[in-house]
Amino acid sequence: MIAGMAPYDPSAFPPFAVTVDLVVLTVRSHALCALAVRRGEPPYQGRWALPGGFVRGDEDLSGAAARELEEETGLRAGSGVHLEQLATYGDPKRDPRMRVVSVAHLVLAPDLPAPRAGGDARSARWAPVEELLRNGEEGALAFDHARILADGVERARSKLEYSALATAFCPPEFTVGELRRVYEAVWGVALDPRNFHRKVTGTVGFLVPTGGTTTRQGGRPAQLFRAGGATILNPPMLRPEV
Amino acid sequence: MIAGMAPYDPSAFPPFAVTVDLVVLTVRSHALCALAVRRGEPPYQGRWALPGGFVRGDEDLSGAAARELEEETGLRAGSGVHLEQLATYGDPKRDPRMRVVSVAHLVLAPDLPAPRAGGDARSARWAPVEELLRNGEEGALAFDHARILADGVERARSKLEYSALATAFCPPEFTVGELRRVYEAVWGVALDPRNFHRKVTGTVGFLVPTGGTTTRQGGRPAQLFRAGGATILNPPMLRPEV
DNA sequence: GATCATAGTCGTCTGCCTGACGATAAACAG
DNA sequence: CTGTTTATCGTCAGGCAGACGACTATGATC
Repeated sequence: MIAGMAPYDPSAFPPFAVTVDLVVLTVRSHALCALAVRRGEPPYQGRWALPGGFVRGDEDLSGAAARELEEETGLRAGSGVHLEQLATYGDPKRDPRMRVVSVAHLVLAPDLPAPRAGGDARSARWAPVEELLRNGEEGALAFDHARILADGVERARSKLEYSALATAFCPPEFTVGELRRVYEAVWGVALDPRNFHRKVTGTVGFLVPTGGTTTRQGGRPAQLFRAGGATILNPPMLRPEV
Repeated sequence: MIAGMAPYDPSAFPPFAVTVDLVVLTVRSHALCALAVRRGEPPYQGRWALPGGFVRGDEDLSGAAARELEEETGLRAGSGVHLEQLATYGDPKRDPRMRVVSVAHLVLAPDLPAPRAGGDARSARWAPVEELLRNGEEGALAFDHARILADGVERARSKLEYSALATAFCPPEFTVGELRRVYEAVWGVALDPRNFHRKVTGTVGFLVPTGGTTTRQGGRPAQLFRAGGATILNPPMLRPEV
């Protein structure tokens, strides 16, 4: 607050609560999965929801998202984990208790050990997004979180096309085959291994060979790569028609 | 509010003001322009800013954006005018008076007569985005609006590549040349008229011929088109390298 | 009216990228 | 040793984009 400057008249605007919700995506055993937490209190008590929480008075939005992410998963945004703002949801009736505006964020993370439950006694799990979005009624996500999750998944799908973000789903070192399985899981399609290999190794800045090789899936050992500096792919990866 | 359900404890979270800000873009005389309004009160009194205002207690975010748009310009979202959510800005210090979270929206509109000033005595104008973003110091936009405008412009630029939104910058009926000048103004490049014509007329669903012809620029009369039903372009328009 | 300038529209050609798919390489399981 | 699995290299045809020539139809100028 700047001295000598009149603050807003508090009666001139309605008060809002502002939260962040997280769509945390990863690829586990060939399926795109999202992090869900079980709600411990009403409304929607006992139902699954996206992790999230209130934005504090002194933190910015991405800071709040990073804090929630670490509280819920132990993940730290930045090193290999991608965090970006997704969209903001502010329907007056989205929370039955009061007016809440939620700034949803999208997190892409490598497959990691079990999630850890948050500070309160809620449990958390990775669930295939297909399952979370399919459920009607009982199994459905709380609030408008199904919509938020769907938007996040769609964002992730399109971002794989023209950005190098698929590497955020991979460990620091990975093979071309592992990267291909990321694309296949997120897009839900099968890709030709030979064309995929030609494409990703031919795109400058996408992959950097580390020199090592490994055999993680049986078969011939594969070269190991790290993510290159490129963030946008030109030309883009092409998602096969449905 | 649902009867019998306890409301949030108001002391459990900090109160926020939520606003919408608008990045209204149009193409005027070969330049990408944005709508700017002059601030009538502190802070930043007398400086140019993006139009916007508080979200009311009973309206959703896109409703608030549509209302502000109509108040400031008389434009109604929907018929030819495109409105979409852009991003949300919530740095704790972005407004010196109090904690304000702003949900920015992007509007693409055809070139229209002079903007009309809002309800209060502020004046409004269309200004080339290059000018609004170039200015340091005195001519710069208020708050973090230069950042918001830059994000909106970047969104518009990339959306022209893979969506049919360029038609939102055109009147209901337009020629291929006018559409090309939209791309040239937004991207800041020159495009080959022959290849452009082949590309846009060959993309199914992008353009629908109306049968009429017109001469608006001198030279041979051009066919008139309306926007087709397509919303995404596949394959996309390619922005030439810089 | 002839000529020029301006815009629009249609073709051609060449290079590059993609999708389909054959072939080889290097591991493991039996 | 043989079959299976995965990785990697090559080949080939079709399609699209960029470069650019050619022709058409208007208004402007002399």
